[in-house]
Amino acid sequence: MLRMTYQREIILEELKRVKCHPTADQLYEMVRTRLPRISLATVYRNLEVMSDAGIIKKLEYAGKQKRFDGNIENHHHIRCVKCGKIDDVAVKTVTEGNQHILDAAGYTDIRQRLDFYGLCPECKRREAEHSQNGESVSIHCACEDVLDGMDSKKNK
Amino acid sequence: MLRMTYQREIILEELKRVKCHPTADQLYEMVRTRLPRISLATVYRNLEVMSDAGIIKKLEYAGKQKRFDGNIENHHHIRCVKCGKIDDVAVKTVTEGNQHILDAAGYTDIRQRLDFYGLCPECKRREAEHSQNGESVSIHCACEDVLDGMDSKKNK
DNA sequence: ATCCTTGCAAAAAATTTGCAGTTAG
DNA sequence: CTAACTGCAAATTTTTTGCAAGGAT
Repeated sequence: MLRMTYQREIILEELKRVKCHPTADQLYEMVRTRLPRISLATVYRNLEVMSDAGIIKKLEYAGKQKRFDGNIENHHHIRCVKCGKIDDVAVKTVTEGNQHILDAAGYTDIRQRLDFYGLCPECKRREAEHSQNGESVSIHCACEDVLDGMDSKKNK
Repeated sequence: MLRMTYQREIILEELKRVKCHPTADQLYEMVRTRLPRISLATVYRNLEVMSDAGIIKKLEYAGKQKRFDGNIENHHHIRCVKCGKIDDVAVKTVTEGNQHILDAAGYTDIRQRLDFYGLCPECKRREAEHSQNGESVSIHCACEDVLDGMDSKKNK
């Protein structure tokens, strides 16, 4: 069960305080001004458990560093391909006609990507089979015939 | 200018050969069966230059590891939240009405995210200012008043 | 010839983990 | 009490880089 520790509280406060989407280490620096003895690992751990719990959102598309969002309402983002900045976007439904909203935000050279998330048939089946625990599933790819056994790292 | 080396050719061939979206190290293993002496660094470098050149696509939303796509036609993806598998999706325009396409693919518990990419006003301005070279821009965030000077790593 | 590219090894960057001590419920 | 949590340090994982040698145009 999730405890509300002082560290967790401050991390959450700091994340919700800003309108941007900080990385774990930016958040660490922000939190550190209030909790000088906190460790980066604690920030990572808390961001993880809080996003698992649905209290915050993990933005996993940043490439190298994940970014985190204290705003869990359904909303979209625009990211600068050059500097990596992520802004919120007031688009509700997606059509080509929403272009002007992005233009208004001053962004140019706009491309978009729609991604879906879900549980694939294989994982659903496996979940049903051993429904007891939350054991993690190894990457199971449609091309596993090609990739099978050639993963350089063991499945944990 | 982009040279077509043997390594580059094989990497491209292997990436285009599979319908899935391998990580750099999966691709490394695939390529290694044909070029046993190739190095992982070469794979990384080639994936980078080729996606910069628009020959392939980088899927940056995977969280830890980037995935690469040999199919550069405009298309969307669905990713299993559990195993990380990424499949292609035959959705052209986005509406809530497309749900049945995803249902048909066997995915459940479907969520979606739309992300935009573009050049933010600040980067555009800076590009105009020193338009000579492709110098990289440091992260410039709307909340820079908050984050300023507290980035634990120097801007390269 | 030039300069892009390679393999190797080492470094850097990002994240996770083991552990012993601490704390919220 | 005790299971969840913390700080610290070390380990992993993922990606990048320096460099001398090689190769494409």
